Amino acid sequence: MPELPEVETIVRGLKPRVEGRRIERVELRLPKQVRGMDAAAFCRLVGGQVVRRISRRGKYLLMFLDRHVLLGHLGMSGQLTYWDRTRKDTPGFVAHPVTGLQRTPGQHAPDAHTHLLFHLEGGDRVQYRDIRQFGHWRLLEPGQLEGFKPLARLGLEPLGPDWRFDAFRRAFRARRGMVKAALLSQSPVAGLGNIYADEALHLSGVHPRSRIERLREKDLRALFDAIPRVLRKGIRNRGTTLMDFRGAHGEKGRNQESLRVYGRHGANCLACGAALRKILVSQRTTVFCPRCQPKR
DNA sequence: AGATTTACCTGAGGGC
DNA sequence: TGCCCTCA
DNA sequence: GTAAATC
Repeated sequence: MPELPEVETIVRGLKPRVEGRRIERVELRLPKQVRGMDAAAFCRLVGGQVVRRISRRGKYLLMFLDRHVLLGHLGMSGQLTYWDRTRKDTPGFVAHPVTGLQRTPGQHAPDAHTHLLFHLEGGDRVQYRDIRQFGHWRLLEPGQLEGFKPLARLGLEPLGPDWRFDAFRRAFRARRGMVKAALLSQSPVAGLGNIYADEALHLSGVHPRSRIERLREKDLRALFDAIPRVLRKGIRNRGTTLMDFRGAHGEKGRNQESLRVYGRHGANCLACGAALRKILVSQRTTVFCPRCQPKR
């Protein structure tokens, strides 16, 4: 699941190879992965433009082209990788005892799940592969960026300059209901998904089902501190690869090796030793420590 | 307004 | 080997 | 992972 750290990992990996390069041709094999515009128009408009800058907002990836902004969202299983024509493809798949059958790390030729290809000048490519097809791409005029709803409704950027406690508290107090639901909604805070939400809640000692209106000031403070910490650790570890996530060069992340709670239900809490519990919150599997995270 | 449910897809893994 | 189920 | 429909 590409969340903020995974998208950031891809952005950093693509940056040195793609910024300043011209997209010669766009090959869209699964037209529905482009939204808000006719597939043919998308390909025609993107073709010929130079990628000036690549960045990220929440879980969205942004490519600033000469005349447009290309917006990508990787959904649950999207992979955006660089294919270098001078490198050999790594062949085949490998079985992993925990996460099952995985593609070998490294670059691969397009396959049945490769739905969008940006052919660069010189023969290299940026390839979008998405097994579950939940990701999507869209092309905006620079002026449309501000008014674009899904982007405009995103909350605070946890690693950005406006990450200050007063702003965080205001955004959070504007909502009620379960704290984890709020985190997943992207609206007080942008970029957290099921993994990093659970991680941040555990690090801050907040129960995922706590109602926001009942949280104490110190709980909010702890959450405010924990969110950037778990995200930065994810980035430092180049993302969390449970199944599908790959970096810009096909490499796996290693954050899955140091998760505090996600995927560890039944195992012992690393902080207190109690057995971690699994519950359902907002229709998402949620793991927490009943000792460290008292319900408010 | 928030919550709950459903839909959008493919594949891994377990049980039988 | 395959079918059905759950889960991501 | 998100959006739309429904309570």
